[in-house]
Amino acid sequence: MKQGLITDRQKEVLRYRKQGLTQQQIADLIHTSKANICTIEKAAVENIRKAKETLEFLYTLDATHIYTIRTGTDVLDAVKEIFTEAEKIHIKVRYDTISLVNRMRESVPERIRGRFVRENIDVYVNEDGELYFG
Amino acid sequence: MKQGLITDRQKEVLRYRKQGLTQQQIADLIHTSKANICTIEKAAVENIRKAKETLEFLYTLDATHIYTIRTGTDVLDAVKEIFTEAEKIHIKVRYDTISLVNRMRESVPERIRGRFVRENIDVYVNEDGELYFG
DNA sequence: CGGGTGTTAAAGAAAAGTGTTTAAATTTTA
DNA sequence: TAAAATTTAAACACTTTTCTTTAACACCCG
Repeated sequence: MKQGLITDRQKEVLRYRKQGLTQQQIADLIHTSKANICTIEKAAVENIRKAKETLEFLYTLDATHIYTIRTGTDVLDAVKEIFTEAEKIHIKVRYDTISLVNRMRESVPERIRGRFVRENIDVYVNEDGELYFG
Repeated sequence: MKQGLITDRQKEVLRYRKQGLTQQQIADLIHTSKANICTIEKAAVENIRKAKETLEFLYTLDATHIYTIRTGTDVLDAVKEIFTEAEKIHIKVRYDTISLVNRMRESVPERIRGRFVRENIDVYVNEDGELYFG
């Protein structure tokens, strides 16, 4: 209840990995299988991803939801739409088309595949024209 | 699996709260009890705390564990010990006594009560003399 | 090819988290 | 002080996560 997301087991593995040990070496050290080390490490990385996403969400609380990019939309079309919707509420987005696409890809990589959106993306903008995707 | 820590329910409550609604108003809106809203809101805040703590942990991966402050230790004694241990590995801590105490209180408030430590605190220092508590 | 490294899948048991209700206690505010 | 708002506690059903094993699969390198 008091601890963060990462379990002690996960921390253990991450530390050993940082030291450069292989999964097999760690498995021997803590007496389990390398497959298990792999699983634990993956869970740890996933937890870190979740933590980041959670804090990202906080920004959307101060921002306005201006648009939902629907599954199947072409990324470039989505970007055009974002500019349009931001204009409607008199906010100038602080990205040009190219860097906006990059920002999107960085923020929600798993929801974009090639030129197309694989899963709905909610778009938020704050007063400064900064964008968040949730 | 794909989502962050905050559940949809929790987001809903946080958004309404941000808008200034009371717990009772939200309870009526989403047809449940105000006590439930309280619980959900608290869980959300707790999840945000966890997310922050998780990312803090990442810093300790690049840092060296120099000391464990044991339950019951006087905060000022702990600080002295931290300076001593950092010196041993030739690192100059980037805080004076007072700001170090403040840094500790901010970082792990729940583990310090008055002048004393309530729960073991692991102390990490990186090359720059920055400190992390885990 | 064979060995080392990492991933994946399936399945199970234990632990932790979530949303909920009811009821009581505490804090804030008008 | 009284009413309103918020918090806490306990209990329950349900879902999710975690760690684990075993077994198989995909690479890369010499």
